[in-house]
Amino acid sequence: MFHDEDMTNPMKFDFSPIERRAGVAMWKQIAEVLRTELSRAEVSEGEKIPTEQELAQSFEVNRHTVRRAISTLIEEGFLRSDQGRGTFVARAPLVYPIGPRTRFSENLSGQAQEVYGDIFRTTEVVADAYTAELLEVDLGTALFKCESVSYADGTPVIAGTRWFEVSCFPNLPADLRETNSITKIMEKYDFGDYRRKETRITAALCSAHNAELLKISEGSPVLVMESINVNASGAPIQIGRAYVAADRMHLTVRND
Amino acid sequence: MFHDEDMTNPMKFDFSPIERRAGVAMWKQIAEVLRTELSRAEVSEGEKIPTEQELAQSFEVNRHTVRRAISTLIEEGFLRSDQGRGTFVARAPLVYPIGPRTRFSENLSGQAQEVYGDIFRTTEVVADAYTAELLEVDLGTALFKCESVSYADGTPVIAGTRWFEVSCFPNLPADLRETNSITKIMEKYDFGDYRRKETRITAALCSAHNAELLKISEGSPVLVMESINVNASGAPIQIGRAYVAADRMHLTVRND
DNA sequence: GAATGTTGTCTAGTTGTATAGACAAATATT
DNA sequence: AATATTTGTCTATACAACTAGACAACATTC
Repeated sequence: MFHDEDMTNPMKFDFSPIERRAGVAMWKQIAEVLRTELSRAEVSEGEKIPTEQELAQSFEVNRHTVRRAISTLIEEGFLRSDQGRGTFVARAPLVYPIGPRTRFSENLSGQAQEVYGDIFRTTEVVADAYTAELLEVDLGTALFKCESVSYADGTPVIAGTRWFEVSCFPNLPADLRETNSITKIMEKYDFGDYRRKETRITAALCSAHNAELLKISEGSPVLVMESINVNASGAPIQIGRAYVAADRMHLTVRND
Repeated sequence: MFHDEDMTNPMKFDFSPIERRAGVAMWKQIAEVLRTELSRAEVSEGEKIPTEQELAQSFEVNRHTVRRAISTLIEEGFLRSDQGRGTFVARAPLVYPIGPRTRFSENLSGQAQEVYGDIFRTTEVVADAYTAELLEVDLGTALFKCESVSYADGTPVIAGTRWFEVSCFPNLPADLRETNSITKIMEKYDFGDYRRKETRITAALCSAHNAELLKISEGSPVLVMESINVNASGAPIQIGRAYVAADRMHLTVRND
């Protein structure tokens, strides 16, 4: 079917150089450069990108290599191509504010029509060195580990894991089946005034496991957010680690 | 020479699976997994990691492939190996707080002995679509573009670019030669009360250019920080984009 | 309608990555 | 002192990535 595409003024890309024998396939580096360009604020949905032949010349590679790069961006929802017409931008990234507010849907208000999280697995584990330190509990303490994927308009953007002390939330699995809402559960256990104490951010290459959850290529860049939520008196009650598909969603820190 | 290393209790790694034909060389994926494990809070300098043969069995690859991975981590300063003895952790990552404070050295106080930035190039450019939008100036407005690398204890951690309006800082190049201090220059031009309005964060794979500046492998994950600094009345006076070597330095947002 | 531009698909050759084995050299353990 | 463990280096082979060319199919331009 037809799209309202800008056929007259294809965008110009500012290409970072790519490097052979760097341990990253040429097609993947090219995909990354294109992804970065596509994530810039002034790129609009529907815009036409340079042709496969033009990109091949720009990157000094074979057209087949460019096609391989483009096909991964199509799979990830960034691009759309039509035989005989060209290749077009399919989407722009979301912007997620980092701060004390903890609700995913609230933080993305105005940017996506439908936002929800799917807590697909809750298991009981014991605190290891990592979780014990952040929750300030003893090694071996019983914890609930909740794994989830968060979606914006049907597209996965965050693969996350949260840990809760069993003693603070004894009926968490049943509560989750009932409400699927962390906020409601916090209120039920009188933690309604909980808040985010700190978020630590780094970057990594996406693992195969998270790639499957986020529907992106393994090895794509992801943001890693580790967060600590505390009760009114400042004691940790829940920690989390989230992997963010970096091209679908950026983070922002506003200082007002 | 001899090191005070823990020979008795080599660490256990929690390996994420690696994937063949993912567009990322096996050795690079292994390097990434090791890098991630090495960045965890409870890993200490001097700790011994599993042997090459053990790692080869764990990752189900050839020992040569593991050696290739380890050699990149040695080049980057994360590991040290001694023939006949083993391979040891060389360093832990820094933690950089994101907030209104703008001084690099102040933000890392207590974590590194010597912290400094080297502004190695200042050029005059004109505002493009990107810089015009963030600085709220017209396209074509004259700007100074300053490129720098920031070091902690001699190791590069940030490759950055800042843009300033020429009309606000007419003698910036001479001022930088004199002081090499953004803070002093802000004070000279009566912007001493400037502050950070917003920082936007995403992740990307490191380009060849930044890899050279940061002394890391091209394709390694980097954090990308875009920041806007404003004057007392809220008008943008300087913007910046920084690439952070994600394994050498993490970001944190504290909400107190 | 013809010519040109662009994406999609097929087959095939060259180069780089991963594997494999062997053995030297240094250190740790017995 | 002998043995075991571990890193470091050499040569060689199989498989994956990149390149190359050709041509079909669809759309745009003239």
